[in-house]
Amino acid sequence: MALKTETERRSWRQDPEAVKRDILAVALSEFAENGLSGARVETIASRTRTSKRMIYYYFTDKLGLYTAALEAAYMKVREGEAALDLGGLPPARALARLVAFTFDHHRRNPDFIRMVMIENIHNAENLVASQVIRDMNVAAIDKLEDICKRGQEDGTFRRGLDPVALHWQISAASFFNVSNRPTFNAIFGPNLFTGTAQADLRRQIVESVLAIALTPPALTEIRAEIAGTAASGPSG
Amino acid sequence: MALKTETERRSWRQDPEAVKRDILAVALSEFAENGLSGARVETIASRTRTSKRMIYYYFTDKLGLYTAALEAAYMKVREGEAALDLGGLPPARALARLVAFTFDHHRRNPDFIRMVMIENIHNAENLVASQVIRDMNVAAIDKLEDICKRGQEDGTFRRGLDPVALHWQISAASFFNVSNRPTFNAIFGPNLFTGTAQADLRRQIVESVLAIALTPPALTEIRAEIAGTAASGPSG
DNA sequence: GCAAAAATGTACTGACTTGTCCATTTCGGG
DNA sequence: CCCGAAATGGACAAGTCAGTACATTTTTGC
Repeated sequence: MALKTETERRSWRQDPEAVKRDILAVALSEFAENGLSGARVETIASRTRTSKRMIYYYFTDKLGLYTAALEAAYMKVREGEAALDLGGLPPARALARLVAFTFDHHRRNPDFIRMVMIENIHNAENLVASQVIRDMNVAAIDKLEDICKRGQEDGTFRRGLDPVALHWQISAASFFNVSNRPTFNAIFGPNLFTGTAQADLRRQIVESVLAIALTPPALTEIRAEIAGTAASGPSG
Repeated sequence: MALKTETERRSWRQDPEAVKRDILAVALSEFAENGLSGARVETIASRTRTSKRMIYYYFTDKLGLYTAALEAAYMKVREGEAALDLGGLPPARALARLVAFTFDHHRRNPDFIRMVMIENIHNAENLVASQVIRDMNVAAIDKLEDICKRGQEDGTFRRGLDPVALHWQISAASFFNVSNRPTFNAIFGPNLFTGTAQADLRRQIVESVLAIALTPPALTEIRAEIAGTAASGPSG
């Protein structure tokens, strides 16, 4: 923190991409924490290595910055999903794995969840405007469609199953688990959010999804399978 | 809109309770629509029959008004729940009915859902401060606890069932269905939110909850029962 | 019916917030 | 190495918004 001459203080190295990234990362965290109207451009600027001037230079206005942050959040999360490979697994196994993964993935990305919550408060107006995000999301359901198709072909899945409705159910539990944790916690206490309780919830949602996707015999079979593979005993 | 004398314009009849109710109703709708920081005291005032002055007179400040609106939202919704009577039904039936009711009830109360979403964005800070709300919610789980107890006594429900975890699952689907409709709709289209698709989703969530609560034989039995009672045929 | 208290309306203020203006520095092409 | 364009900083302007001061009217207790 030594004193600098006027010239030194005002000299810098240009790096547009790094500046944009810096702004975006701070904006994402700030919008996720405080919402669109709650976030302050001034505060975002102060947390970056650059100035408010640059936010307007690169992102036009507050809404432009918000939209960019929203897209960034979606991209980051979809990247993480792409890492999941279910190719080799039989349908029922693949579905179980997908559900468990989604549950964990949502927990790992609270900022993304909060951005989606905020976007829902705003009736998804900014999301609708972003073709990028719509495309990404439709792609996200591909894995599930493939599983459903394979499951119906080999007879383990029920007929007339709607992949989107299934995705809705998986998302509901995984999303709610993060989004409504504060109120749920305030009302019922923290018991449901400890490590073991979260593992129990994950089992519960996996089972409930399998129950609606599988035919009764296939369900019975995979329940036995899973009990067999379980850690150390059949009781629990 | 005839002109009035100064005296006429400035004369009124006092009615504190009506004024409070009026303010609260407008505040609820405005906060639900725009969030805590998004809502404008000025706008709320203009939509009431009274003035901004009265808001501060009765509710101290913006946060006081918000908290009061939040409590009002909870009270209204809990009243509606109290109307549901499950006393006469066997456990599995009662649970199915409770799930279906919750699903519908949430759909009927979007303002409440939005207030809870907003409260979650704010980490439930204002909800924590309200003992009123905490009490109401704990009471809301009584019905479910009773069902679980009866179901375990007559052997149709599994052992080691956690009523809170069950409530979590029911809430997740019912809540998400309203809270995330805007983004879900933007990404996957409106198909899931038409009348018949919503009925299908309700069936799906009822079934998934029963699947985690009931023992396998009890589940098989009630599935047959429900198919039997269904509208006009076993196909569908 | 009168004085004190409760309830209400209007106009205003002070602080905060977004967005812009002007000046300066760095960078890339000829 | 020089000039135009891109990038950056700092200060400031214009508007917005929560909250208040002051005045007036209604109600209530005696």
